[in-house]
Formats: sequence, structure tokens, C-alpha cells
Amino acid sequence: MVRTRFAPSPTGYMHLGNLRSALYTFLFARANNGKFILRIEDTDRERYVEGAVDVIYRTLKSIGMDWDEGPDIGGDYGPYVQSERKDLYLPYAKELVKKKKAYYCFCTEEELQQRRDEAAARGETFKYDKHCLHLSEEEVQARLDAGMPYVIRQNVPEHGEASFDDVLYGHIAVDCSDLDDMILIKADGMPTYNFANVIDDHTMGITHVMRGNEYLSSTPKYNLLYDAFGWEKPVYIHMTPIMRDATHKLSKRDGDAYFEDYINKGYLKEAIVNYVALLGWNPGDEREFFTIDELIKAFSVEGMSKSPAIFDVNKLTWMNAEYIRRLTPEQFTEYALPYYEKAGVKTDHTDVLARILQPRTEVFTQIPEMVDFLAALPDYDVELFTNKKSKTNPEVAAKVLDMAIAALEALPDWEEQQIHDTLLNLAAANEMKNGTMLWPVRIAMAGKQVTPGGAIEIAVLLGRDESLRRLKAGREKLN
RNA sequence: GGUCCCGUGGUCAAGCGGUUAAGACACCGCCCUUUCACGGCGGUAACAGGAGUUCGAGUCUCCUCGGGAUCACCA
Repeated sequence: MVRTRFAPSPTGYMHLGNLRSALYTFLFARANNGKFILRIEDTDRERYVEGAVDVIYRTLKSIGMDWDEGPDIGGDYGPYVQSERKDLYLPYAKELVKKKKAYYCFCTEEELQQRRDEAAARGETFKYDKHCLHLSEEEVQARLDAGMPYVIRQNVPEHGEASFDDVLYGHIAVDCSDLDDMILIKADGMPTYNFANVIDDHTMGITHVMRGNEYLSSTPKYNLLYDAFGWEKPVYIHMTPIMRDATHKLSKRDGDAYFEDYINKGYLKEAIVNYVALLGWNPGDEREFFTIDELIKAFSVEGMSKSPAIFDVNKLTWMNAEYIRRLTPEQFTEYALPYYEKAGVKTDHTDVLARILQPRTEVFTQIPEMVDFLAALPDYDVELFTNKKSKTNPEVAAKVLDMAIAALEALPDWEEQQIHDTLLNLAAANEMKNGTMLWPVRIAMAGKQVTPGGAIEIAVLLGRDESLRRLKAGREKLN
């Protein structure tokens, strides 16, 4: 039975890189009919952010990533919050001490820092010299009894090789002499992240450890621990980071590294997930659009990339536009409504608005500037009436507007089809291009060169009174 | 600096010894058209460099270069 876990620290919002890692971890579990476990790693009180756990829950749920075991729903391997597991680790470390795979160390931070500085001065890389490993058992016991603060360190063999196999990267081996005796238990009795991770993953029965690339070089050390305990090692799958550019990770400093940032900017969560899934993974065919269920069906580690991917807002935006176009008009309106309000646009014709806006909206936040002219006619220059292709200019426009105003005023009902037929028949009757008729009408009603939709849709949205008022005002300008 | 990892167009990314080196985004052009979009058609553009192995190398090996990660009582 495959068991994977996502183990975020509650330090704020959901970083896109984290989100993608969580997604792949989730997909892998689901694709293999396994369990997906959520574990909260909150041992760092300094970085703990109030409410961050809820953000994690909410975000994962909202995109359809449900977990089988976790702090909120429990499970057979709890607790699932690391701070509640704090008493679990020390006995394991002591077991290692018994096996001579770890040892008590009484060196203080100051002493270590001094030795580190000295090493740096000599241009060497500092490595703990196993000073305390050579203490006699009696000496150790005496210091323990005296209540001296201590730390427990891993006893890495001086020679030989430490290695592991990664599904993506293959066999990775390092020489033990390059490894430092890392601290397992800190002076405050708490485990270090590395140690807690190993213990948690093992005791929770995690079969596949999926995590960021940055652990690639420390994993051999982890495996030494598994060997020391005599535990079966998990399968490792290391995942690449998402980059801002060739040399920098997407980071909070960029101000656009978080899932929430993009939601606020008017992106659809489905589009973000879809895009991010494809950054670093490909399904092996030409498909680009996936629901979460489709991702589960299509996912496999073979499609995962070994090199980092640069985040391209451009493509996200394109994909978001595609998702927007696939919405029903009703769904579109639901998303767009707050933005209509923001622009001060009130209309009963949300169907018409959806029709003209849906193919033109890449991101919802673009909507206000596209529709603001409906709420208030902008000041505009009569030169806007000039358009070569439509064969119109202020003089032509004056004539066209006279005709249009007369014809539209005579309309029994202010209804789209009627407005359309009236205007086009008028153009035909006067032997002019449709554009020659419609350009001035649109400009007079909108007061700007570029508008979503054409003269007819705008007339419907504005309604009879406002349309005619604007047309007349436009005509006035041309005197 | 030591160790480890990565390297196909601007970006994502197919390719797993024999291809005219896919596709998508972006960009450019044309068509459609009532402005702008949407849509349709077409185009520019890549194997980091060098040695080897091989009849044949983007694919295998080595070196160089470039980039990243890691070397904490932080996670």
C-alpha cells in the first residue's frame, strides 16, 4: 500500500512550489490507490503563523486534494501535528546511542562557533571532529548526572559510502568522510527537522518520500539512520523547485509566489492548478487541460522533470483565459459580478455582458477597465470619429449620427435584433459599409476607441435613454 | 571551496542510437470582422562547448563551461 505525505510548515500562505509538490504527492498516492497523509510540521515556534494551518486546509480542499489522514480527521498513525509528537523522538535517539550509532555531545554552541571560525580562517570546511564520541561511558554518565546540557549527534562512519536511490535521479552516493555528524536532538530536547522527519516518516508508514530537491544531498545521511535502526527505507522522489528566472526560485519577495496572490489577481483556481501541474510534469501526450480527476488518471512519475521550470505568467494567463471561455455564461457572471460593481456598472443584461466579455477576459481583474465606459461616458476627442478602414471622419460621423438617432428613436422596442436590423438596413439603404455606420455610433456611445463588443451590444447595455443621450451628445460635439 | 544535481527555441516541453528535432505559450504575418478580442491559416526560433564510443549521437562516456542545491542546536 502506497502512503505519501505532504508535510508543510504553517508559516503563512500557500507557496506555488509547495502547492505543486503537494499536488504531485497527492497525485502519486491517488494514481497508485494509496493514501495521502497531511502532517503539520510546526516545531519552529519562531516561524509559526496564526491561522496558517487553516489556510493549508482550505487551499487543499478547494482544489480537490483530500487527505486520508491528518490533524483534523485523525488516523491510525497520529498525532499528525509534529509539536504533539515531541516526546516520541528522544527514546529513538537513545536507542541509537545504545547501538553506538549516535552519541551525546556536550560541546557548546560557542565552542563550536569558535572552531567553525578557526576552520574558516584556515580556509577549511568545518566538520565536527567527533570530540565527544571519545568520551568514556563513565564520563558521559557523570556529565549527564551533573545536568550538563547535551545534544545527541549521529555517528557517521568515518569511511565507506552512504547512498540512496531516487526514482528520478537514480543512484546517488557520497563518501561518508564528506558527511558531518548531524545533531539529532537539540539541547532543548526537541528533535531537529531531519531527525523528526525520519522518525515521523517511518512511524507513519510512509512508503514514498516525495519532497523538494534541496534534500537530495542530505538524503544519504537519512539512509544511514534507517540502516542504524534496521528499518526498511522508503522510496525517494525528489522534486524540482519552481523558478522565477534561471537563477532564482519563485519567492515571497517577488510578491507573486503564492496561490492566494493569483486568486486575488483574478485567476481561477482550476487554471492555476492545471498550469502548475504542467510545470515540471507532462502526461506523455498532447493534452494540456486537466481536471484534478484527469490528473489522477494521467499522472506518473515518468513524466516528472529533473530540471527546474521557470514560471511563465504569460502561459498561466493564456490558460486562465481558456478556462474562462469554458465557463457557462452564468458561471462567468458569478465570477465577474464583483468586478462590474467595482466599475459601477449596473445592468439587467448580464447575458450580453457575459457574451462580449467572456472571450476577451484573460483575468477577471481586467474587467473594470473594459466596462467602465458603460457607467460613465469618458471625455473624448472628435478625432476618435476618424477611422480609415471604416471610411469615417467627423463629417461623415455627423451625418451618420443624424440618421442613426432618427432611426433609433423611432424604434418601438429597444431590443437587440431590432437595433441590429435598423442600423444595418440604414447602412445598406445609404450604400455605405457597415463599419461606416457602426463606427461613429459605437464611438458616440462609448467614448473610447476600443471596446468589448460592438455598437449594438453597447446600445443594449446602455438602454434606450442613455444610448440616445450619448448619441446626441456625440452629435453635438460635431457641430 | 568540498560534495551532489541539472543543461533541447525567449518560456513549458516531446525525444530514450537512425525524426525534415514534435506540440503549447509568447512573438510576427495573413484571413475572418462593426473597434478590440475570439476563431482559422502560416512563419521566425533550440540540442551549452569540446573530445571520444559507434556505420550513425540531442540521446552513451569523459572533460570544460554555465546554473542550482547543500555543507546550522532552521524547517
